Amino acid sequence: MISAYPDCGEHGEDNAMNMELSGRAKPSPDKSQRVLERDITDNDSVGIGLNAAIVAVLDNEPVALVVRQDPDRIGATDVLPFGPFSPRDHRTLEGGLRSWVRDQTGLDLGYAEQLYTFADRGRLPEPGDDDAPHVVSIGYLALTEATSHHGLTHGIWRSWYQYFPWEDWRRSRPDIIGAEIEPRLKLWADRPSTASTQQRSVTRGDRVRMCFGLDGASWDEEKVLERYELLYEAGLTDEALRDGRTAAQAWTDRPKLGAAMQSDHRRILATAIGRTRAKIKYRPVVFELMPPDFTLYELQKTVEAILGPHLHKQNFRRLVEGAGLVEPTGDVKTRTGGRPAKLFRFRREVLLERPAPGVRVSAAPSRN
Amino acid sequence: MISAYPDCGEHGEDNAMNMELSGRAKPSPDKSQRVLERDITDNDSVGIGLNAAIVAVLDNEPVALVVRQDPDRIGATDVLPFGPFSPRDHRTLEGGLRSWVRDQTGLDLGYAEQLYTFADRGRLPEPGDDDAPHVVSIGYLALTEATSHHGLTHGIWRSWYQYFPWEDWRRSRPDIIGAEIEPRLKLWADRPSTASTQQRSVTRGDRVRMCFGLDGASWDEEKVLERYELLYEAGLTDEALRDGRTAAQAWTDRPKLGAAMQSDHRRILATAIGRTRAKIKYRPVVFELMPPDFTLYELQKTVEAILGPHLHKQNFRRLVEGAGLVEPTGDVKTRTGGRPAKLFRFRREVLLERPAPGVRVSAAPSRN
DNA sequence: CCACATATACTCCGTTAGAGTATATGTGCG
DNA sequence: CGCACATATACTCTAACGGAGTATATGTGG
Repeated sequence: MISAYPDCGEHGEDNAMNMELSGRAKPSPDKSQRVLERDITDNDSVGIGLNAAIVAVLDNEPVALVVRQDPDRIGATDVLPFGPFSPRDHRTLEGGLRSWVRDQTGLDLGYAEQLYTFADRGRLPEPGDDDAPHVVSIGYLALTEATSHHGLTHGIWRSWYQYFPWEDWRRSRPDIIGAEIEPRLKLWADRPSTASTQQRSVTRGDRVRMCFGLDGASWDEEKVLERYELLYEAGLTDEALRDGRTAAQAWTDRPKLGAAMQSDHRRILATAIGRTRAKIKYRPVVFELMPPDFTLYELQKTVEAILGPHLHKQNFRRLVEGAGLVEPTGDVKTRTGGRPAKLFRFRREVLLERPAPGVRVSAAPSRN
Repeated sequence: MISAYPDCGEHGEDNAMNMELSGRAKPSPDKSQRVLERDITDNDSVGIGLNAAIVAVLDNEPVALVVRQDPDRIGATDVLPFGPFSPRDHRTLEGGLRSWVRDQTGLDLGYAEQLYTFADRGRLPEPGDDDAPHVVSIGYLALTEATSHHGLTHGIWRSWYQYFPWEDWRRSRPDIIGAEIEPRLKLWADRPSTASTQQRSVTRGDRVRMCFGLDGASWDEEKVLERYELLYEAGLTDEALRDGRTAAQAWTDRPKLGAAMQSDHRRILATAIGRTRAKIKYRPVVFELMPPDFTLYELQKTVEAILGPHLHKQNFRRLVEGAGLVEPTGDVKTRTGGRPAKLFRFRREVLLERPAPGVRVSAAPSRN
């Protein structure tokens, strides 16, 4: 009766949902009178962290803006721009985020949207741990053009795939899946799981198959978070070891699966990638990543940098133009190595017309 | 160059996004060294509220579970089940939510997902207000069957449309739009707006048109939050007056637009409605609202309760069956007033197959 | 037993997305 | 100078799907 929804996130806006699976706890005594006395007291105060996954496309490579912190310290890892939400200084959550990003990187954010609020990671409470996390992380996705036009002074653009090598399907299926991930996840799926997970109707094996497209299941490029979570849960990420997860300590030959990040930042970045991949398909957000004028081929390359597989060129052009998303500037771009390409710009007016569509995608069979 | 995205939320998972419009603040001095000293101190501690919008369908009416608080007090309003997140008591955010809901209503939640985290409402900081909000609200959407099977002891089911009468398009366009909302919003759109809003490329008039489908624009049933926000901003909701918004005090004949709720609960409910309407189309979540066995007609009526317009019966059946979402139980339901209907149940296995689809909708022209 | 109501099966057709083919118009090298 | 090459762009074909209508089956209630 109760849904144990698997982590399947086609449209991906809710990538981060359903992570705490909906198992019911035993009924507790009726304390409904507490409704009258529940107030938010100082005992329940927690710190709120604002975290920015800032995404761009640089030379056809999808990148995120990271700050390297204490490079000399051992175990130093990358961080996303972040800082605490301070009600005194910040009128809004997003305002606080923009302020932190400006301070730390010099960048003035353009498009930004909230992703998800995480609380169950970073000093993850193991059974018997009373010192539960007192920090809640609110993740944001920001999209920007990868130039220094917007004031960028600190921070470096790093490819998504340094953190998530198994997500890089641009050439073909990444070797790391078959060589490292698949065999270990299958081992993990066969391990006896703890009581809390045994109640689920969706087994570990099911989740592994769905997430990584094994045994005939198809690869869903939006399930970025689900895949990372699965690896974390199986103890296969550095963060899991850092957090003292027993599953991580159980491996004698734990492979290196991408670069780790501080705190739960890789989790937030995974959410951002999944959301970007999903949203680009149904909202005109690619244009946040583009310069004002661009050719349709450049637009296609940017979409492909985000989504991975190669698109069908002719159909891409027809769909983009047909949807009224762009209008020609009148100029052309020469020296493209062939016939000059017309330059286009984003038609901002579409946002005021019908519910604005995204960029329709259609995979190319061979390559054209 | 910078997008001032209007509040258009077709797929709706991000209904609550883009509310703080992406205007850039002036560049601030380079304080990037703060990156090393920023820690979440007690000074930045805030309270976190967990709020549950629990949705069901009762006699073909979409309803939410509310608790009436202090019914004798003047100005008493409904509240959603809620309580503070207490890191000591709650392992996870969702766990805390489930615990509060159980305490206050007796209900054991099934499906639940996080909606959005709000911080800029409820004692909304007007210019010069230093006592900024110290409470952040995390909204959750829960879907359940509207029976007492799950332990419900407190709280009452109230129709969505008591809070949002302008959303009720089941019969036809609600009169309240043309009679009350449209003329006042047009007045408000023509008022000189403050500096912060003048910079936007999307005007108030544009937003009004888009949100309420005026001047030929089409009605988008998913833009529930955007519409509520617009009414709040224009000072047309009771909450806006309660919060001391100047826009609310400017009206001499402010109409009553739906029942108000405490704090930002109506905002959270609006987010929940928009998300439900969006998600039902691309994920099989309707079944969370259904009993185990049901007829296809009952399923259709439930979908219609959520989405509003009448669907094309034959196509609905074909699409639902064709998507493999349901399987016949073998039984039939008699006494339907006509030919007995086959009973179906949800095929939970679809969640393990291809990215599980939702219920495809196709509006019926007349009615069949 | 007949009117009625609902359930269910089947057909038709226009739109669209996927895929392929053909043509236009530059660059750069021999 | 002109030809190979590369890219841009226009056009065609087709299978799938969704919107819409029609016909038939099988109950209930007067």
